[in-house]
Amino acid sequence: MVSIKDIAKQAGVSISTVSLALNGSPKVTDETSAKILAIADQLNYVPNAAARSLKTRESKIIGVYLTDFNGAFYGDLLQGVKEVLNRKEYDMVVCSGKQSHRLLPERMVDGAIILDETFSSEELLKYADLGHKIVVLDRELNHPNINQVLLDNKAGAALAVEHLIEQGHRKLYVVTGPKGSYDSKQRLKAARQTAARFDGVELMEIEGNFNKSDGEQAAERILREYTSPVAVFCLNDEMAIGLYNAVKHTDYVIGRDIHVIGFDNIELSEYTVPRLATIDYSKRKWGALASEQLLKVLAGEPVEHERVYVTLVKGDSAGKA
Amino acid sequence: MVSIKDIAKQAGVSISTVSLALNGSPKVTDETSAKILAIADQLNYVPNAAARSLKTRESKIIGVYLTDFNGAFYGDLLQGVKEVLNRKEYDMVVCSGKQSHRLLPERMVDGAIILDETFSSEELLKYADLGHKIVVLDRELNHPNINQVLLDNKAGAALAVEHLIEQGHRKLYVVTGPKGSYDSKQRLKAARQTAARFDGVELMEIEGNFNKSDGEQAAERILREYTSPVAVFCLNDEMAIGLYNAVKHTDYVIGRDIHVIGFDNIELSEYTVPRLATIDYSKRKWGALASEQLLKVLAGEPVEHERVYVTLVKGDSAGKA
DNA sequence: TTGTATGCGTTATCAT
DNA sequence: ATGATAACGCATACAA
Repeated sequence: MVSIKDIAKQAGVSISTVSLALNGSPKVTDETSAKILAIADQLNYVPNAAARSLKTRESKIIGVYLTDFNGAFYGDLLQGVKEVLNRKEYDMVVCSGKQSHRLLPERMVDGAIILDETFSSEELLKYADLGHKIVVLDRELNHPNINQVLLDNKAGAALAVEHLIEQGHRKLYVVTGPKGSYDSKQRLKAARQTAARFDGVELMEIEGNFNKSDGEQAAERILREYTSPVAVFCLNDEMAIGLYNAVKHTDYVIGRDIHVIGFDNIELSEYTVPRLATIDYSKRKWGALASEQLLKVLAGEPVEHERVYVTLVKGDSAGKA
Repeated sequence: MVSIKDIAKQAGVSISTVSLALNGSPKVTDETSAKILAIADQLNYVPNAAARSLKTRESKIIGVYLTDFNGAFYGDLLQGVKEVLNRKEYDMVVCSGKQSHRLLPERMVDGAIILDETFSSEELLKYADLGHKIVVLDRELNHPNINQVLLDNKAGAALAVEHLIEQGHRKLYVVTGPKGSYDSKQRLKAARQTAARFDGVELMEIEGNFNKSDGEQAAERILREYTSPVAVFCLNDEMAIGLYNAVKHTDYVIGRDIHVIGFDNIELSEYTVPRLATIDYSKRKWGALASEQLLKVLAGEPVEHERVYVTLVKGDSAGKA
């Protein structure tokens, strides 16, 4: 490995001069600077990140923690994070799984963006206490070193339920997400509240886990109980698509007998027939916002929690009653 | 930040004893060791990765480089990588974009797995020359520090074309991938060779870029030129699905007028109607193999290039002529 | 079994 | 404008 020491020797100067030159300091002559840079280039010099981090106490790397790498869902969000970070000379790495948690306390990353229920709040608070900076996208957590950028789930769920009711539906099902999911809990709560605001609206709950198969199972129950057209609010699109698949094998028709609305507006939803009604939000902006917040926290700027707004996407899957 | 120095002070021993104890050396009494561990725990001690890396010259982290984070495609592959690495006390980070390349030469990662055409072979060779260990999944590159784990594209493309021909088709289209894609080039070449082996088989090429929209555009041309049933080999499933979508809006029917076979067997393909015929391979195994190879290279073990085998998945999308 | 001393590659402070 | 030197936190060879 070639270090500044090697460059110094070759250039006949001291390592301090080399360091200054490499960092573009004006305190060194253009002449010597040019010479040093040339030699560095010729020797294929690359600074050692560990040494630099040890000294500067920062890595210029941000870690994004995900539950897994499945789902085209994350693509845009990560793109949003990366764009913002890269513009500020930071790099992004994505990781998953308990073992990677160490990157944060060991200071391999300067901060973390969390979208991973399996990363316990307890552990996050511990790291925050130790001074590490974190942005959470999937829970509420109040700590000076933690900022939260959350989806406006309540507004989204309200929009969804109101839309179904406006379409004339009175008999509603809601297919829930994982018990531990913040998004699911929020959406469910808002759905209940919204439904309760209307007279004669009946809301039945079916447990799900945000997977396609849960939508399929929900369909089974719904069809079993079928007496007249019903509306279903799947708390995410994935389950709505599972429901589509199950109904496809029957004589019932989505948008006529079974009316459906989802949440997330994932890419796949655009290709559904009939078009799945759903709740949309910019995943890219979500990621961008999260990283902006994290950079502010790292810079010591005071920041308020942020919220990502959502909109209703109408679709023939949720027709008139 | 609490360092071994703090622990040493508190425990009334020297830093070397602390270091030994923390690393579970048998050279230190169980008694003092226990005391030290207790204090370390109490002080919330976490080793500093930078300092450790600087000393040991390794980070125990492997970087996986992807073009982007879209496509559920990568999920299984990354899972395969992660499982193998975690078992060996390594961590995986996933990155994308030119800016992250630095992690390799700067020794922030001990090695890299490349699935990113935009990472130039020239640059990879440069790093390999500097002693960095690399496994490539998307090109042929011969260098002592580079190992390749490639898909058996040729076999896959041959299987696909042979299947269409066996079904009685003589008029074939092939929708290609990006010009720079190794997978695309290999598949196209094998498709041509296979078609050429049969008399009376006509193979027409349509340029694509592995995106859904390319499949849609290909469909337009195919339908424009339509005179009798044709078969189409889309060099990836994504484009095949685009083709499905375009045909859906017409009177033509997939599996009757337009026969289609894809490549990759992505998750979405399982949900297509009719079932898309395609070429399957274990993405998980691919990732596992890649990381195993990388670990071997890192350990200095001699390794041969590896190959991931593929199989044909029949589907009603490619019916009898 | 434990302590002392050195160095990893870099940045930064202080002289010169 | 440049150089000598210390320090970051850790591992380790060697001494005691």
